[in-house]
Amino acid sequence: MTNPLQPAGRRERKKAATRRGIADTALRMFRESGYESVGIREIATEADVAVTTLFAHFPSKEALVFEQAADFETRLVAAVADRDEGASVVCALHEEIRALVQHCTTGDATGIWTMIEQSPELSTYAQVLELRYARTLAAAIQAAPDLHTSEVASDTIARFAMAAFTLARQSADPEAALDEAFGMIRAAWSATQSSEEQ
Amino acid sequence: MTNPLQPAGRRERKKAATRRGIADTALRMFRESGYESVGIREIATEADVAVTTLFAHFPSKEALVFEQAADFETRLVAAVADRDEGASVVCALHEEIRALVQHCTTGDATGIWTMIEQSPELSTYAQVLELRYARTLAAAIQAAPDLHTSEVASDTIARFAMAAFTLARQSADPEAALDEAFGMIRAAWSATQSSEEQ
DNA sequence: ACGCTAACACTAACGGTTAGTGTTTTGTAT
DNA sequence: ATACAAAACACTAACCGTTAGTGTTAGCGT
Repeated sequence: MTNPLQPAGRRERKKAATRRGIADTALRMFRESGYESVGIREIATEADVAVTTLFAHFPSKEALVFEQAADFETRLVAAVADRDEGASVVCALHEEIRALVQHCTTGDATGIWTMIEQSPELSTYAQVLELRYARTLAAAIQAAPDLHTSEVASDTIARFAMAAFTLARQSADPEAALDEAFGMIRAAWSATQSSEEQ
Repeated sequence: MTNPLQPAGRRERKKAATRRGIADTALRMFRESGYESVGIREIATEADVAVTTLFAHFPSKEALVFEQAADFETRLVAAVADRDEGASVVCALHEEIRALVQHCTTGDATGIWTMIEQSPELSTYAQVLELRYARTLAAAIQAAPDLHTSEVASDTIARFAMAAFTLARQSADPEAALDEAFGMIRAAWSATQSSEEQ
């Protein structure tokens, strides 16, 4: 009955089940009635947990919506760190972000993103995540052993890449928008590489 | 007694006075005790207004801190729209943002920005403003009569410029950081201009 | 079997924000 | 001058997300 691939302990399984129950309930209620008109207390009641339990699993109401995007950060960092030898960082990012945008603009993730864009609170939270990921990405770029990039340059490229993701996601033609933005990123990156010293 | 340069009506003068009174009181209290430990009700009491009056003048607690940066948006747009004939948008932005960074990192504005960076709430709000300004700036760039820039390109450059401002402001050597970032921006901009059609 | 710890529940509150409902002030048209 | 409409302001009470404090239960290692 229980999935044997899950962590062994009954305790952790129950914890994960509670977590999933909360997230699923919340998302369902958000879809039914809209994000803003569903209160935390209602979600907790519906999911049959205490409000404090909900906040033990999720840091905020907004985080309930972004539960699914948990691997976003990991994938970005991996794209930079594990890219093929000799492959450009920009190319690796371009491909990875193309896949991420595609994932967001097709399938059942679409509904969630329209919900996010309709709520100021969620949009703000998305922005906060964007900056957080940009910081992580910048660190990953600077940590790449085959590159010697200044802090400003890596910060800038990372922010640029995240902005490209967001712009493409919001665009009518995501593929084209992303390619155009990455054309600019490539140029900006070249400028830092050619003016390298030492 | 009253400043004759202010708007004529007694009503508007009183309104402006109330507004300034609230903002000044709030900023003083924030400086004395820290942003987070001063409550809205305390500010209202100290400024001798009702809480609802406070929120009639400012949309949120955070907005009290950013009262002084009201002309930021205007200056950015003006830098693009009113630049010398034939001058590059990037150069105009570079100069204007250099001045803005200098204003933030010297003088009495310094204390406010350290306060902002110490408070997650204020940092988030600053981010929201950054994006708002980037949007306005993008519209200004696209509206420039002597340019024909795609929506993606202007959005990207605008975001890039705002990111440069933030990065420079946070940097140990703001001037150098800004110049480095704008080197990249210039390259990105050139890429869009050279691949122009029609 | 026993104790330790983590997960969860419950109540109550805090702090920003808003709705509802007047009251006073000010500009304007009579 | 006077009356009227609108804007500014006040007050109460609440809403909503979030947290602290305090127990209670259930699983894990010994």
